[in-house]
Amino acid sequence: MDRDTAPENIDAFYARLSGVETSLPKRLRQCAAFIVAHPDQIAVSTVAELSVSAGVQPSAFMRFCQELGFSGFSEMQKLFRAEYAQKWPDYKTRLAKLQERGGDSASALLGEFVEAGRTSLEGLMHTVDPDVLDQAVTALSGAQTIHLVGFRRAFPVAAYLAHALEKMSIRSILHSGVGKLESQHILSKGDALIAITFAPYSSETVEWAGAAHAMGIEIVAITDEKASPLARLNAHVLQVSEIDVGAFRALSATLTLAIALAIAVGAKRSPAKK
Amino acid sequence: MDRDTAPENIDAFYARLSGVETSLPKRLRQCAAFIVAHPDQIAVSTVAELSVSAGVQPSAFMRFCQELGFSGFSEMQKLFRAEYAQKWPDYKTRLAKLQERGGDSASALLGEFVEAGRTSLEGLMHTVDPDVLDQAVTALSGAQTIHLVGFRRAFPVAAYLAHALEKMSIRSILHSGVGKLESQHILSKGDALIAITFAPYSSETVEWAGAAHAMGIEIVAITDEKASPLARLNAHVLQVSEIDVGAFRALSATLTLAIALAIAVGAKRSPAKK
DNA sequence: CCTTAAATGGAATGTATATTCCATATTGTC
DNA sequence: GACAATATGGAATATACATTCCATTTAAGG
Repeated sequence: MDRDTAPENIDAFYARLSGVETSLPKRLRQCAAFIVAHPDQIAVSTVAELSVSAGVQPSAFMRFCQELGFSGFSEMQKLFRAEYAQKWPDYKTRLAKLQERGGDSASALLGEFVEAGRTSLEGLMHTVDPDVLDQAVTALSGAQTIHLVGFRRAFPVAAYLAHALEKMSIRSILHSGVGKLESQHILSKGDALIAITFAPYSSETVEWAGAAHAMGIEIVAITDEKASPLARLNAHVLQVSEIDVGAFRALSATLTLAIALAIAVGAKRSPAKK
Repeated sequence: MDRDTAPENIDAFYARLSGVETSLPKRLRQCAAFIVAHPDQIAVSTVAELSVSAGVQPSAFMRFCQELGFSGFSEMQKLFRAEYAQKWPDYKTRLAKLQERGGDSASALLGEFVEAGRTSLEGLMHTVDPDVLDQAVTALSGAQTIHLVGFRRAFPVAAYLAHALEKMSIRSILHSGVGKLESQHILSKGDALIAITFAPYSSETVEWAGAAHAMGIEIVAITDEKASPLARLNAHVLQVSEIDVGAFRALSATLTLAIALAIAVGAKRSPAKK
């Protein structure tokens, strides 16, 4: 279309990009993909750097820029540099402004949750005992099958663990409670259980843990208090405390703990890979 | 002091700066003042540009850089570029190092994820457009029923939204894909759809969005790229970029956005409560 | 007020980086 | 399978930029 007039701002750029993307040759599409995936790099990198990262030749990158209507890379970079300078009056000041403006604007709320999340994450390093974490990883990496149990607010965490473990080809079962079809009889010796639960503790989760304990199955608990009912079952207790915003709690810290746990297990199982 | 060894990171830079600032001649102090006031400009500007803005000659700026221990401006700029780029480029290499070092890798890994999460959260304030967020909240709070669609890695987010909305008695349906029993016929006019999807985009999610768009249903997209396929469907696009650690990405930022969105909708529906 | 040292501005130089060019490879078409 | 058109890689060139140099000005000390 208008291959001779350059986009004037980032949005126009993306608009044009998605317009031509399909009709682009292989290498140029690689460039497009790279930019979409790493838009932050453009402002602070050279053509040479970007082209290695994207796996193409510098000249290909140049052709890409020109295909999009720019005179060359430099002109395109200008766009990203402007964008960059704009968004940097950094988030601290933005947060401050938001909170002044107070109000229940959605982004003020978002700001609060961001702050809460950041603080919770920091706290994670304190509440999780490194030794217990190591033990948990060891216990899990020796397991035949890892059972995942978590309901209500804890369910997303269990679901995420299921996804992560599956990606690493680690045998795991997400007990979703759908149709009440599954039961604790599925547990067998040599398995392990990850139970995620927060106060007030759902009875189902506690039951699962009880059943597992009875069979001598290793239990890893992700929970919000040291004194959770799972502590009595010789579980490896990983404690997370999320800061709440109003009546609600986010899950950032819990999910972060979960992914770290999953990957540590994956790494331990196949140190060679990855 | 050590005028011949360059600061290795931004913090060291500022430390040295405040150390020598008072003993600096007039022009060089101007440079210092400018940098403190506009740190965001350094990464994306040339010496010439900066020196005009600071009201000094390029050569003065050079002397300033050297006074601080750098070989020149370029070396100093590297620091500022790294500061920005550092966050997003590869955690892969850092992870690799961690695995070599072995040791207490589980908690070191956790540390990595905590850092990645905190940075991603900070990024959230940049990538989410406040106006779009407001529009999204408005669109959702007017809806009869909110449909939640997200698969694979996005599923936990959808599940979490379902939980949060349910808690606030907002009618919503989590389309889990269980048994392939649900279909897009359940959509009806006046509903809204929250679609969560990350590259590579699952075709199912895109189908749902397509169906919704065809019916004139409002779509809110939580996604990781501006140029996602949902952008073409008039969706309110909320962009999140999570930093990846190895082959995996955490979900801290995405979940934080989700909860903020949910609660903002809840607040808008019943301003009294909250 | 003179002398000396430090600081400054602006032009000259060198270098990193963008950009172009062309030979070669790849793809599509008859 | 041969031909044309398009795409690609890599080296050659141009340009923008950082850096240095030096003559001139300003400040400091006696």
